[in-house]
Amino acid sequence: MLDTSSSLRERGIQPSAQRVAVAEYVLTTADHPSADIVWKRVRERFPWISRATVYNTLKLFVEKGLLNRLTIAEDCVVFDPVVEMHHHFIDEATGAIHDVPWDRVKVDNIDSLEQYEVSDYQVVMRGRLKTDPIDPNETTSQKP
Amino acid sequence: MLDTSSSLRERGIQPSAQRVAVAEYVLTTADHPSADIVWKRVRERFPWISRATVYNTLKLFVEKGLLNRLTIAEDCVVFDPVVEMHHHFIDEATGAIHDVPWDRVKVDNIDSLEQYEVSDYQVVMRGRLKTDPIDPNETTSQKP
DNA sequence: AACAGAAGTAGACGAAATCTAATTTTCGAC
DNA sequence: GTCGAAAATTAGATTTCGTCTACTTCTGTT
Repeated sequence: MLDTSSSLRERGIQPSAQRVAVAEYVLTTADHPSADIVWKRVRERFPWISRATVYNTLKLFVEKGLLNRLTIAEDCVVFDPVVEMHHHFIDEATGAIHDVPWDRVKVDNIDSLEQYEVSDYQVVMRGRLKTDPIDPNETTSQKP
Repeated sequence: MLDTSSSLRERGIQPSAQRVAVAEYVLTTADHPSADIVWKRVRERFPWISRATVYNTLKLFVEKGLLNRLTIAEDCVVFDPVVEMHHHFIDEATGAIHDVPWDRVKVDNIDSLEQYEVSDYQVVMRGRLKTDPIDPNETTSQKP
């Protein structure tokens, strides 16, 4: 907390009172807040900060690598007719979600976690499609 | 498509024109649509269907095991100041997200996927906390 | 046909994300 | 210091999405 301002500057971010306020909350919390939650929390100390500033600041922090952006929010949902356990690959170019068969990726040590009773899990991957977008054996093109 | 109606009945779902319409889209697509996208798609053929019906129907299909509910929608985001690679555990009781250190779970075969150039991945787990919610060595309480 | 319960509807509501246009702040050149 | 351009911030409108409620319609049983 000594010098949030200069640590922002080190990362190539022009500091400001608003950015420091956002940083001091979001870079130290373990809460995994959504953007609007960040706005609410920061407003408790800086009631005049606007929503757009918070959203812009979060976007900037992610671009500069200070923050991780996770798309696992509980309330935001998509549906998949494949009900068997499987993994997912998200194409960063298009946002499309591909199903990855369960046995193509191996996961270990899940049951050695002391604190968690895991009832369900999957690997979520992100990246690019390697080749051949017209390949007919594509896992996700299952339309009859 | 021969008999969506009776396959719904087999699953203990009272068929109706609306439910069949939703089923015929959502149970055959590889698109991983959100609820509102389902509404939009189904309305192309059944313009009179209401949003509440679609939402209720999707909820029912998930309860009956016809559909998988995934919380990996691209546009719904939370933030995490831990930028090193790590996994996530979601407490189903509270929705709280916990960080799980990278080396606690082992993942293999990611680079043997032919079609995907994976730049980032993680295991997303769901379940319950096993014990001792006041344990001071909780992985998510990393505040200095 | 009559009834009860299930299913569907319109529309209101609230939360959350984005956008825009206007204002304020900051920084470098002078 | 001060001037102008670029960057940052702002309020508020707008849109999208999910939930809820009260009402209507449909379905199956008797």
